[in-house]
Amino acid sequence: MTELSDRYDPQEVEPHWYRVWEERGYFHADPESPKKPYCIVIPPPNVTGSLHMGHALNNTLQDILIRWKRMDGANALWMPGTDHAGIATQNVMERQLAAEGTTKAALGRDAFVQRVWRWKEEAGGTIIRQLKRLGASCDWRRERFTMDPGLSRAVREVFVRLWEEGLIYQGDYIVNWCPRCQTVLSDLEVEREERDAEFIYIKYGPLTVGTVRPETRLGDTGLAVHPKDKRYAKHVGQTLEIASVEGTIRLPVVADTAVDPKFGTGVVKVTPGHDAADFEIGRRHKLPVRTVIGFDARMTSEAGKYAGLDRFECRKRIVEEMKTLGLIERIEPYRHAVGVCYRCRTVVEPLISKQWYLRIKPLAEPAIKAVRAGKIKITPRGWSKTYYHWMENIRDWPISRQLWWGHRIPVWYCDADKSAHASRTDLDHCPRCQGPLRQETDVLDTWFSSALWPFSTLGWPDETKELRSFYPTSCLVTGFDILFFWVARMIMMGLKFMGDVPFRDVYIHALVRDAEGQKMSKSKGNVIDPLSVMDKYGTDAFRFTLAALAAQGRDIRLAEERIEGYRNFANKLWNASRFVLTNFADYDASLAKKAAPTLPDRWIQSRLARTTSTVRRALTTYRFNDAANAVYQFLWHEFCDWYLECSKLTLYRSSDPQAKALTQKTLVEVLETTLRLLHPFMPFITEELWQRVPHKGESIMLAPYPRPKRPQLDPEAERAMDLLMAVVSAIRNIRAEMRIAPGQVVTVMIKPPASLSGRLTEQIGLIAALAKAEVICDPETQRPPQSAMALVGDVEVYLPLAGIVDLEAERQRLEKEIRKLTGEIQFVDSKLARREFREKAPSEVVEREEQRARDAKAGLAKLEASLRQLSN
RNA sequence: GGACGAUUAGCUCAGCUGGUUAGAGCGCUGGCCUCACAUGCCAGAGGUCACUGGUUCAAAUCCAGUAUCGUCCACCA
Repeated sequence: MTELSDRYDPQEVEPHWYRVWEERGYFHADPESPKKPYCIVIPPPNVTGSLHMGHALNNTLQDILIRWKRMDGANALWMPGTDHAGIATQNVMERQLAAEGTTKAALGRDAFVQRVWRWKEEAGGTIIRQLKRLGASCDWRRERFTMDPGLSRAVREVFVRLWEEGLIYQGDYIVNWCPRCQTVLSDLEVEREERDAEFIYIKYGPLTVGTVRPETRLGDTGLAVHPKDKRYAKHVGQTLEIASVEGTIRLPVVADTAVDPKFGTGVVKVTPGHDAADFEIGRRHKLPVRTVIGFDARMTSEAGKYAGLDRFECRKRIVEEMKTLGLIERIEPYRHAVGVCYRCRTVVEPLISKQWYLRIKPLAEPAIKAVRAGKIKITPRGWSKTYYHWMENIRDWPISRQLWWGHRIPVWYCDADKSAHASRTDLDHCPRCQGPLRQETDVLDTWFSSALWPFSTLGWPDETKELRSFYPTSCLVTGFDILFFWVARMIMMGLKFMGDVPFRDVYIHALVRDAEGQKMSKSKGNVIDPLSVMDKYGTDAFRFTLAALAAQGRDIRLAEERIEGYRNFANKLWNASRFVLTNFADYDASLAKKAAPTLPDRWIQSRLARTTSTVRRALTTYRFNDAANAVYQFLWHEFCDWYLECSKLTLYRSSDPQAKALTQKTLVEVLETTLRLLHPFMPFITEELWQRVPHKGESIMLAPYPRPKRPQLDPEAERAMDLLMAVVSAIRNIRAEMRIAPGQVVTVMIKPPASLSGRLTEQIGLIAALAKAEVICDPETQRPPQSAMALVGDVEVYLPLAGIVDLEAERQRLEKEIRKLTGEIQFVDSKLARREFREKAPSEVVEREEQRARDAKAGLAKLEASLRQLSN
């Protein structure tokens, strides 16, 4: 066996093991295995993306689950793949082209798409490599891509079936248009951003209307007021002659309940062509539509003399002209939310355009029922409410996008007989009149193919072994930001095409923020790169940090100190193993069998069993933080702090070879079990150490996940050990307080109540060793003169100080210290009392001073207690 | 405008179905290079559980209200 260094170096261990696991095929799941299936489908990252904190958290949690289930005997499949991410990818590609001084228009559609494919081949491996670096045990042999042939076939199949059922239709409606991306966006793809604007009150003949978009004045085809608004009742039904920038115009006044009489002047200008609400009002009152802003965000010919101007340029111009014409009553500053494109943050323009829609209500109803009936369990529960709310108010899904990168809509138009045909296979002539056809140029929304992911990746529409075995999948792990985009749509599509839910559980995790609670973003420059974290602290420490912070329902603030702490934990594990291994060389199993377990042996086995059941319970309920903390606490503060220290007594000082052998056996057993318990969280270090510890099997990945063994639960041993530890701590406390040198052996007298006497007397040797003391235990003992005392429950502990501590000198020292600290407190207090100090000093100085005062006060209390101890 | 969540130690947070003395990590103080680990060991200090009322034998925990912060949803021009 090669020597272990006294520090754990992740760089030496990690790359090696991942290769071994993958080469030996441990990640591969066989659909014909008799084991119980457990399946997770990965939320497919953008094929050209790279790993960020969100991915790291998401995939760490999935890997913990999948490794746990795999060890626990399940046929575990983690289905990986990537998403073509329509707009996102196309945008990046367009930027690349711009850098080369060309455009996608210059390239043409086919060349552009080919170019994206080429780039996908080059850049597509990055995120996969990074996931491997993270330790993700995906079944890479099954890796899929939303635009690969199989998945594209599934997309067509779904589209055509929906078409055949009449659920897909085409319509002219007002849509969210991104003038930068040149495509329609769904409501979900529009984000709100607070912007400062001007609220402009414009005179409309006898009326006044407030607006933030004066340029849409040109598209006005009416005015509206609330039907019950008495102020304007006389105008309803009239057509007003209004002087405006392009001369006199005529606008009818209608009454509509959508108008809020309390807002602004209570009069609304109706611009059906450029506002979703106005579009509805216009429909109700049969007002004509005037489109004055085009798809390029420039004013159209309908805008008269403003034609060709950018919409914001036009806004400025029109306000200027209105001012000179005296049409503006007043202008107020106004802060409001504008809709922006979620990809490029350009202000979205509501426009009328022809798009494809999916009738969603018939799909949504079963999806609501499935969650209500408990067929899908959403964790944390609070999210199901959000889910219901959205699903119950869902609107038809606009599924077409004016992009080139994506699944081209499988609809063909015949210009000869004006028919349209959806088809699973490409068509070249009209099935009705044999005339020539042209295919729809739009592609499908990216989320259309993602919605099929849980079954398309398993081979649908073919009836595959994979589908039979793994559908419905077990758990979906994702962030809440794509609950509507993705999760809800998978549920709808799964129920529709598989007749069953796509997954039994949905676990929704938090968002990773920076240490200040800010969302990480490139523009803020507060992004922590997961890869550099892994380089610096190791993958295991990083994964453990994420798990330990992943409390339900709360965002994660990732601070570097936290990762450092768990790096130390990995090091602790490494060194504990080093200790166990170096003391195991002369182990003799036959001797161990003859020995009776000591109190520490029984105690640590009992604690291990308890920890095991805590971890299992926590994992079952997706309480990753509880699971992580339980092992952390056990390994560091029970196994290392106490059992290892106890074991040294037997290992180094016992003359009983049987006792020594048993201790060796317990050390190895507990360590080996803990490694297995930890493996899903820290896969690399646990494999490395496990291989060096006596074990059964070829890899810890395939070893069984620990189960709590009932006979090992030993409440009696836990109680006895708790008492022992409390007594030892009490003695150490006195030693520290009385400044007794660490090496100095002292005498300690313990006076237990009769009921505990036997229990303590048995462990005198251990207490003595752990507290560096000679111990006398006697229920009849009396407190000696000049001794310090501590109370542990009913147990009294005395430590005679004569001959160990110079009482008089100590008393003087204490009194001097007390005087000094009192002065310090007064100094800080007076300083803080002065307001200018608080106001002028930097906050960290104030904090430090306050800390000093607190420390001084605490120190004072302690010293006074010590002084009292001396004067008994 | 709706809905949800948060408020616990100096900081970041656990605390599940109410039940001994409210926990952790970091930070802080004091002492230790004790033959696994100074990425460590031992000891210690530090909390009116946001506020107000209620339910209960018992409330950080349940209920109502208030305040502050945050998130999501929504066509207030």
